[in-house]
Amino acid sequence: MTLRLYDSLRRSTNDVEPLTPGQLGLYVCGPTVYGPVHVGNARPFVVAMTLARHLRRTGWEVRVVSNLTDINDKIYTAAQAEGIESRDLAERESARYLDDTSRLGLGRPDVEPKVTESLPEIVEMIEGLIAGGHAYASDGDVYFRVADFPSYGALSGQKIDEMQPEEITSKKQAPLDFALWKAQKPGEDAAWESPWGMGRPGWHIECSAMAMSALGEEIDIHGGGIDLKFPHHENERAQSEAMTGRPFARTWLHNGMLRFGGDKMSKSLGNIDRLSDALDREGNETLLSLFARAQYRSPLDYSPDSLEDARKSNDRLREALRRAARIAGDVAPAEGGPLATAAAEADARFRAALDDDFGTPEGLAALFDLVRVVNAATDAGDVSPADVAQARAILIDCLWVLGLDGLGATADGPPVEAVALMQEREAARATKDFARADAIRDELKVLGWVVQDLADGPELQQA
RNA sequence: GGCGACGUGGCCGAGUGGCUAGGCAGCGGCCUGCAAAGCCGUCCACACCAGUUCGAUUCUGGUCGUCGCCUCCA
Repeated sequence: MTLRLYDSLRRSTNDVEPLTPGQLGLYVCGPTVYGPVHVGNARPFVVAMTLARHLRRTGWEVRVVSNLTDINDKIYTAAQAEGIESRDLAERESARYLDDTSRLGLGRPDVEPKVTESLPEIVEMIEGLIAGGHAYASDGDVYFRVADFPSYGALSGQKIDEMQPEEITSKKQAPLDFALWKAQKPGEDAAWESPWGMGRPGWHIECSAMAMSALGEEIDIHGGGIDLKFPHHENERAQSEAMTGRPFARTWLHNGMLRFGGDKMSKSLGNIDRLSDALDREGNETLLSLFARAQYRSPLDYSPDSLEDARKSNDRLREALRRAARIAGDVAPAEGGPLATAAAEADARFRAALDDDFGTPEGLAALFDLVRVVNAATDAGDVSPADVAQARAILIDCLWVLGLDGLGATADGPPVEAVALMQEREAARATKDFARADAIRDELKVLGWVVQDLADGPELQQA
């Protein structure tokens, strides 16, 4: 099966043709670490990490690179507001970002460069652009000459003559030229040496330099939020391709925005839910389920209702896996049975869906269809444990791609006192002492357990 | 104003020129001392108006509306 992805530059879905057969490099723009990230900031991270899981599972060798922008105007501002060094604030927020995203349970990108650790590459690239005549130094700043890059605007669809300048400054030769290097300003407590004096890199050059440093001059896939398409990715593309004379990214991958209360979740609007708060409150599996339920390019409604839907649909998966585990017991999985066959077909549908522009909703639909088949078979009773075990194993394997394999985790067994109460309840039910049986249900609830009367006897579940 | 995306059933959210998305919620049934879980059945769709077509929710044009970008932004 061929991997197909929508490319924002070509505005169409295309077969992905890797630079090196069997290998894919994926660069995704990370956050500016000036404060806690919100749930919307997590979407590109989740898309990149789950896409990488799918690709690895289907035989690709993948290298994921995601940067941390730890030099930025906002960091100076935030640090001043707190009365601390900007470097300290950036380090603190970088650590917090790593902690928050790690809690999603998807692992880490292979490389996570920081701007503060990438100054040599950045300066080198700026020097190269100046040497090639694509950029010019001006009173401590360095600017990229936009007029020098004819296809500027192709990615974002902007027309040069209708665009407003990014920043008005007399140091520029043309209004649209953007900064590659900015001279240190009064009050900025962090600056680096350069051929143009003390200063810091501009916002866009850092990503080009770090991406090229980690993945080479041409990269397979460049991802990020669609709000970065202009000017950030437009400028990245311009400076990178001006530098190398080659295409920068073979596929530009843009994820849609999270909507919260009808608008894009953003710090400036104030309609945010911090990722750490959401993880505390909802748990990682609910958030990952919510992300997987929508196609990555679509805007995604983030609301109490959609979170509840995500949580309850996870409950359905968890319950099915629990029922399957109960029947499978310790029996080793075996192929060839009817459920194993159905699971293999669901897996094929799952892989095909994800190969087609990472269609996680269709992939999930395949898994839910499998759940219904497995539930129906176990209800009917004529299933072999090995067959159920195989279907369960495949289901968990697919869920792993989305970070939802934890739904199949077998919880610790109930404590002896709960088991004793359950047995006492069985005795009471046998003598039709239902008042006592119901009372025991309440006692179990206090202990944190719920009893379910299944066809082959009662079972305790954590409440 | 310019550029782009989108308007799907109670809600979320896929997809397709004619063939079941899926989840959540609702209703009926089975099972059940109760409850839970599960299974079966079922109701509710493709913003509006034209056009192309044997046939459009799916293509084209228009209208209305929503969102994103054009400024820091995942």
